[in-house]
Amino acid sequence: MDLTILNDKQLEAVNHVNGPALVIAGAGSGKTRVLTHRIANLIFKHGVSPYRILSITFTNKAANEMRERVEELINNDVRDMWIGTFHGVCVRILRRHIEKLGYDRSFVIFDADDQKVVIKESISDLQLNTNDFDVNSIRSLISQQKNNRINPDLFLKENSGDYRSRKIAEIYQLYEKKLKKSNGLDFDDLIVKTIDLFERHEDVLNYYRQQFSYILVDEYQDTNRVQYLLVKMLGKNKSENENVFVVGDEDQSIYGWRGADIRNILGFEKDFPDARIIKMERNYRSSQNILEAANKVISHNTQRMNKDLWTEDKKGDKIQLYQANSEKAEALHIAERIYNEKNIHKTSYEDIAVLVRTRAQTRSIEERFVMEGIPYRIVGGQEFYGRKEIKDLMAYLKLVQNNHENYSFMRVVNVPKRGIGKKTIEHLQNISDEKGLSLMQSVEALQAGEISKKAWQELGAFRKRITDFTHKSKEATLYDLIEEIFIESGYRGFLEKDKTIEGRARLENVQEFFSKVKDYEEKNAEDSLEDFIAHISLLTDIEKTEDSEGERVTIMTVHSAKGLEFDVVVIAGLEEKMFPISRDNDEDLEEERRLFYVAITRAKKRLYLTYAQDRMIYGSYESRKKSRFLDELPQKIMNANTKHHEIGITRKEEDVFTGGYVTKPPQESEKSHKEGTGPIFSPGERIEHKKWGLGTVVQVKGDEITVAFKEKGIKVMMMPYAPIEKV
DNA sequence: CGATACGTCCTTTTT
DNA sequence: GGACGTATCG
Repeated sequence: MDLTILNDKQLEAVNHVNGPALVIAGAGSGKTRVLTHRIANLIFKHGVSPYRILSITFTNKAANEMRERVEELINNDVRDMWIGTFHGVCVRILRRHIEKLGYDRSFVIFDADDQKVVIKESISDLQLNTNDFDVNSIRSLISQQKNNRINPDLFLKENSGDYRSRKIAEIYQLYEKKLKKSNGLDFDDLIVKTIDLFERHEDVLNYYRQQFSYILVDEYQDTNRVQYLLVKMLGKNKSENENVFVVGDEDQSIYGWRGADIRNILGFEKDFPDARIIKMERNYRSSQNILEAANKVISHNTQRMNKDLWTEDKKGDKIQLYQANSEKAEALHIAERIYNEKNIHKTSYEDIAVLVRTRAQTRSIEERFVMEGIPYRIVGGQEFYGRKEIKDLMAYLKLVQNNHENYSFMRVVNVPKRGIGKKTIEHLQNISDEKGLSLMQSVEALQAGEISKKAWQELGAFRKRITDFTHKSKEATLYDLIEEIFIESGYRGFLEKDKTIEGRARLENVQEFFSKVKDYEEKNAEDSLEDFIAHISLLTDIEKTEDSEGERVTIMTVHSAKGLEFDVVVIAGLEEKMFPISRDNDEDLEEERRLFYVAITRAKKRLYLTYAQDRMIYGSYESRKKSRFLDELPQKIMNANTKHHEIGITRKEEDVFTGGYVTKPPQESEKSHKEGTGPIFSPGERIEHKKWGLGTVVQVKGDEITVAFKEKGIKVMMMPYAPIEKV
């Protein structure tokens, strides 16, 4: 292990062994390196067994990378090390002990969509109206309560004053009951139940307290109250050392709305008075100009420790600011920038990111990229696992794993259509309510004649199939099981029948899913069906986005970009009410500013900022003001312009087809080629013009060829006469 | 029972 | 502008 590559601060952190420590790791200061080296150091130099190390990361991906890097450093496997997200680690603990809390160890995880279904059902069970009780806000309210360890009873006690709160308490109560009945835990429960477990069963707590001699927590600024409690339970007041080593950056705390409490990091010294504090301020990522911008912006915040990033890197390019007329013009400008990056700076697409504040902004950018043929990927969004066909298959899996899981039952009992309709389901639910049975058990209890003959037959067959799958799941491999479900459930036939483009895409998605399953199986041979399901549930957006092969520009929210870095970053939509999105109070504004800070510090070499004067909001145009954050940037390192087309494309309207290059070949161009005598050109091809230099074919129509030249803009020529050649 | 036709509401950010 | 849910018909 080579420690000479570390700077003084990093070395101090790596060599820290016993006692609590807080590492303030500024953006790009080599935090991951410190974490991996410290773990390697503990194992290698201090003989700590990997099994005694608990390392908590923000994503599973980060966990995997960390494990791999440690293994490289010490040239040994660290399979026994506990490493994962808070949620992942808690699942692992709960799988072992949750029976002590009256759950079955095969519990299922309810994601946000699942939660909504349950909440909706609860609202209607209570004869309430979803107009008065918004599902989304109730979901986040429940989440908030859980993160503060407020159960329904306590919530009621604290809010019994008004009618509305009492009703919400009832919904919360019913929601909990339903979850428990389905043997389900939501995301927050994973942490909360682990704490409950530790509280009620001291022996279990002591077991883990003893096991985890060394605890590391990454992204500590984004821990919420219960996560904080968990860390304290495991790491505080130990007979041996309180070896809690947390790494974070208060300036990058961006999850306050999710319950993350910046005070956890700001107050670490209070919790651990003899903690060692190490500040890492040297940045290895960005140019001086970018850092200066970041420092200046964040200095407007009050909720922070004093910290200034510095670098030995060169000044670098100025920051480019662009004011567009509309979100469409903004998107066009971004496309042009990317065109330039690609062609002038030779930047690879994968080194470019477009960051936005809200998901809705991705649409116009995506549209323009499609038009210009710029390859991209959107993180999150309608991601892979959110697609209907994948969710359906997952629901089948969940139902196979646990036949009594009612929500999965409801989801797939009539998918593909089997003539089991609303009436039948209602009837089943009545039986279920009366006799306290699961829906699957209610099918068994059903008497012939109670429902239509067809539904009766189909339900019987459905039940048999699911139980057969369950038997099969005990011996077959995951892949074989899922394949059998796909075929035998009739889902494959159903998809194959659909000859539309969407139908085909669905089938392809399922194929993709199968290859992911295979992949998972190879990597996690010992894992069970429930491990697989939990694994999928706990993936983050970044992880869920297909790592599509090939070079692509990444479009994503700033939140998703946390922890990543790119040569070139575009931040779009820098307008009031967008970024910052709200300014209800100073605290919110500071979090918005931190978010902007995170966005800026993703960039290594070049940073482009854009905003629009008018933006389409809910279908009509609204006039916008530029973001106050722009005024907080040091003007001397900025390069602002409003009308600017470096690649020399001339055009009047922003919506006119322009600019980029690789476009989809129009059908008719094929024909014209055959008739021509000269060389055949097709859109996307690079050509050279005798006089105008390099360009890219945009469109071919009859004898007319449209070419975008680097210097001269768009030109239309007659193919047989133009002095052009393929490059 | 399922397919189509309109009205509603929406946008923070996600483990 | 469009996703999603309810109303209405075949």
